Amino acid sequence: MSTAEAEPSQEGSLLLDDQLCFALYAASRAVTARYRPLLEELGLTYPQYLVMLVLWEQDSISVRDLGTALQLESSTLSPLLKRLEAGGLLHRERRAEDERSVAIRLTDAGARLRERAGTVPLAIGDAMGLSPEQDAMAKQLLRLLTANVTEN
Amino acid sequence: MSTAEAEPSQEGSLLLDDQLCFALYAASRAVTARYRPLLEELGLTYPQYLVMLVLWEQDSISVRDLGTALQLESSTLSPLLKRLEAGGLLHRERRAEDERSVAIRLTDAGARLRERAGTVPLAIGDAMGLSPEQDAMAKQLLRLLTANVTEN
DNA sequence: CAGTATTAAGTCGTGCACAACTAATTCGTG
DNA sequence: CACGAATTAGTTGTGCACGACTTAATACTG
Repeated sequence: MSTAEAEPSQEGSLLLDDQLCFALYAASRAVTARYRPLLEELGLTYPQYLVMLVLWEQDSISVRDLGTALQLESSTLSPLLKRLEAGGLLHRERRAEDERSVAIRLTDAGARLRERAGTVPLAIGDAMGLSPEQDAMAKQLLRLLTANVTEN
Repeated sequence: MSTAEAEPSQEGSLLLDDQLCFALYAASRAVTARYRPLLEELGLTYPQYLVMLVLWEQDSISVRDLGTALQLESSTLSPLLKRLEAGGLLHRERRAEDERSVAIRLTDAGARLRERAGTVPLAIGDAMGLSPEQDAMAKQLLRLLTANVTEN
C-alpha cells in the first residue's frame, strides 16, 4: 500500500496511467525500439523481420496466408514485400493453379539471413528481463486479450 | 499439458508464435483497432486520444512534457498537435518565460469532449474481457517489460 | 561578456498500418 | 454455360513513428 495509488484501475478512469491500452502501446513501441539496432545490422525493419520469421518457418506462402499469420492487410504487406524483394531477400510469382494468388519464396540470400538472425531472439529475451514464468504469463494474457478484442 | 506445445518458449526460437514481441505487437494493434470506431465518433485517432487524456489530466503542458508522458518524439507530436489544433480542440502558444517552449492548452471544445469520451474506457475494458486481477497483472508485466527494455 | 553547448520545437524522408477502392481471377448457382 | 458473387493482390490517401537535421532561444564556462 505504500507506493501504489488508491485509484481503481478498471473503472471509467480517464487517467493515462490507469489505461492498460497505454501500457500496451508503450511496451510495443519500446520493444520494437530495442529491436531496431539489431535488425538494422540485418537490413530489416521490425515488420520485415516478422515476415522473415514466417518465411523461415514456411517458405512459399501466399500473401493472404502471410496476412493471416501476421494479422496484416494486403495494403500493408504489398509494399513491404516489394521492399524485401528489392533487397533481394525474396521473389514473388503468380501461382499457376490460381492466378489471383502470389507465392512468396525466399531467395538464397533470404534463406541465409536466418543464420545471422539466430542471435536476435536471445538478445531481446535478455533485454526484456522477464523470468520464464513472467514471459509465459505475459504471452498468455496478451493472446487472451487479442482474442477477446478481435472477436464479437 | 493437453493443449500446450512441448516447445521451450524462451530459447533462441525463430518461431513467430514463440515470440513475446509478436504477441505484444498483435495485441497492441488489435486493441487500437477496437478503439477506432469509438474514437471515430469523437473525431479522434488513437494517438490523438492519448494526447487528449493527458490534456484532460493536466492542461497547459509543454510539447516536451507531453512527449515524456507518452514517450513520443516532437517529430511525432508536432504534426499530431497541428491536426488537433486544426480540429479546434487545442491552442498552441510560445511561453513568455521561455520562448523555446510551446504551451498546449485545451479550447472549450477540447475540454467539453471529455464528457463524450467518458464512456470509452468502460466500453474498451468490457471488450478486453480481462478480470481485474488479469488487467492488473498485464499492466504490471507490461510496465516491467517497458522499463527493462528502455533502460541499460 | 563572449562564445560554445544545450535544449525545445519543428521539418523532412522513410516505412508501416489501415480504410476504401480497383482489377483480375475464380467460384457458385440457376 | 452464363453471370453475378466472392476472393486475391494491389493502389491510393491519411496518419502515425522515428531518425537526422534545422532553427531559435537559453544555459554554461572561461
